[in-house]
Amino acid sequence: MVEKKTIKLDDVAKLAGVSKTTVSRVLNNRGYLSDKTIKKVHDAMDELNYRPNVIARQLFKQKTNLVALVFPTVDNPFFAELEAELEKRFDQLGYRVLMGNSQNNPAKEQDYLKLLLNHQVDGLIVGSHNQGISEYQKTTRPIVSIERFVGKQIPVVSSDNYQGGLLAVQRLLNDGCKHIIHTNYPINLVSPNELRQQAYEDLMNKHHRKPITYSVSFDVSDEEKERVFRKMFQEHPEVDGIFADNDTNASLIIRVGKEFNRHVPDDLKVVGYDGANITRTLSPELTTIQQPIPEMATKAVELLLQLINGKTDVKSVTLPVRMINSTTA
Amino acid sequence: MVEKKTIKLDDVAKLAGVSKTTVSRVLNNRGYLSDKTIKKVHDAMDELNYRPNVIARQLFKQKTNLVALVFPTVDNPFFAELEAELEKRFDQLGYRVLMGNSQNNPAKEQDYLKLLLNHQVDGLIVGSHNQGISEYQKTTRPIVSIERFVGKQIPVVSSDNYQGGLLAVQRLLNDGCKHIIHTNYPINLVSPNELRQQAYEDLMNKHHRKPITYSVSFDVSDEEKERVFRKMFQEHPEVDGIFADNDTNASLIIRVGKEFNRHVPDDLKVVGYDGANITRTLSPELTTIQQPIPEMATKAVELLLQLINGKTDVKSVTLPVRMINSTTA
DNA sequence: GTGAAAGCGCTAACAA
DNA sequence: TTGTTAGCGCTTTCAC
Repeated sequence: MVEKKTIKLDDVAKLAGVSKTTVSRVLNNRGYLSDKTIKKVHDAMDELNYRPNVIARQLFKQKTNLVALVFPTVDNPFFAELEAELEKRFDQLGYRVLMGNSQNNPAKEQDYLKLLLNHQVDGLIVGSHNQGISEYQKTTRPIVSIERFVGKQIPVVSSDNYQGGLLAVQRLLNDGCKHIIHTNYPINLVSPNELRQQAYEDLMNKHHRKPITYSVSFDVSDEEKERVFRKMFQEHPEVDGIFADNDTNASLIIRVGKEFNRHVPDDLKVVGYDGANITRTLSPELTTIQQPIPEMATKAVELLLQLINGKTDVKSVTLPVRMINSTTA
Repeated sequence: MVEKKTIKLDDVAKLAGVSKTTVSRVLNNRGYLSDKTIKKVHDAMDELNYRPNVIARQLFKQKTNLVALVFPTVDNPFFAELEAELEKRFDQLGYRVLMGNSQNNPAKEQDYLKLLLNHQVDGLIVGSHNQGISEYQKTTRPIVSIERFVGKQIPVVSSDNYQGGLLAVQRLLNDGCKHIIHTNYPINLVSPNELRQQAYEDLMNKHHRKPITYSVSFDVSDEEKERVFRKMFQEHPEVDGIFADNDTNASLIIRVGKEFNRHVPDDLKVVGYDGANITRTLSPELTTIQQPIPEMATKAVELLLQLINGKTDVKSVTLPVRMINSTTA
């Protein structure tokens, strides 16, 4: 293979008959330059088809204009929409975005954290669900978390999970449901998920009903999830309302319900959670709680940029959710 | 704000009482080193909480171990699954992945191409749908395209679109459909989409039926798409079978069909295209043509790595599709 | 208006 | 087994 020599700034300088400094100035529109010089330099650049080496610039500036998004996977309507919205905003601000699919694997999450510490990215947005990663405590570099408690000093952008839980359960109660079950993922200390759970339990207790919860891990196969839901219908044939922790599970529950001859919404009502666009297109019948994904993205980007720019008192924020009324409840 | 001085290799060297070279060797496990030295260096690193600066290393090596994925958006089941699969594979090979959502905007696509030319990434996977970006012709750097013809010298990984078209249309014919319509996105020269169209037309002609196609742009709102589909039902009330160019459109068509009192599959049969996992979870009833997303990802990664490693005769590949039988056709 | 020179943090010949 | 030195390609003070 023919090794093409890389054209560097110095080559341009020589061809144009000026110094490296001048070429650099032309490149960055900085300082005083005569039109004649600018033209000469541009001509030389064109002739050589010069491409500045961004890495060299990054080394000097100690800044990469890169951020990483650490989420379990992008192959999920909520995360896909969130990451797309984040990318759109970062792009406008001149930042490139690294995809960090952690698969909920702590080791992978730690790898991405290292990127940050190794100065390969300027900041991190984390929305993964692993706990106990000690590096988060040690670093003072820019990190913003979404829907997840990571460490004292790391700001969190979340939607109002307690309110979301109330809306969902209240809807089922209003619909006349007597036996409402909640599905969630295994609760751990780092997730605001527990606020939905809390809202469910508070409202159930207030209405003197016994809260029943089934946990489904986030990252197992659909088949595995369906097994859990089958068990749920078997153990609780009286169930007439379900508050699912996400829309995918709501879909699966409706499907499994059919196996038990439950027709939605006549003899089973289901409220989902997330309300991503894709889900609403593919499952328009689903009644669900919509998280304000675009606003969450906007806020997370805003906070991360504050951190990158050296601001220290960056505050966590909670954004309101809303109910999407459709036909499953 | 307290400016923390960055710890560099030299600081470690001084503390450990050795040279930079030695520290670098310890860092990279290269060359001969006495255990004692290794320990000293590690101790110094720990004490200073040293983090190597990856950018400096990249500058020296002229390699970033970064690749960019240029697709219209990640917020779509097909692209989300494809990008997730690509990321998984690249990660295992030590490559990080940049998300390049082009929104089908040629300017954005060109920006990402520049990343490659500016040596910020080692390679590019493109699956966006813009044509006429001349840079593709000029560069000899590593690019692999997915489901898209980009330039003579750029290898393409695609699924068998002609076969997919045949399967879909044949299914509708077998189901007894007499008036089959195909929806696609506006055909341009760079898309293998036209092969599906071709299969549809060939099969229709063979059965002496008139092919009718409605085009829906990829990146307009669901509302806009539904408008087109309404028009379709109005202009062709006789339609009894639809071969949609993707599952989302299939979903929308089924929904719009309901407005016209068409019940699927009794008086309207619909076959979708893509068969991504999310879609199958959220719309399990959909009969569709499944693209082999994981295999496409595997192949694309394989080809890109060959290019990155200097191989020149990298060949395009076509992978088989299969039918997912469900209840909409 | 322009240039010389130092240096961003790391690696790898080449020496010792 | 370890150290010296010269870059990787760019930017920026400081001098003219």
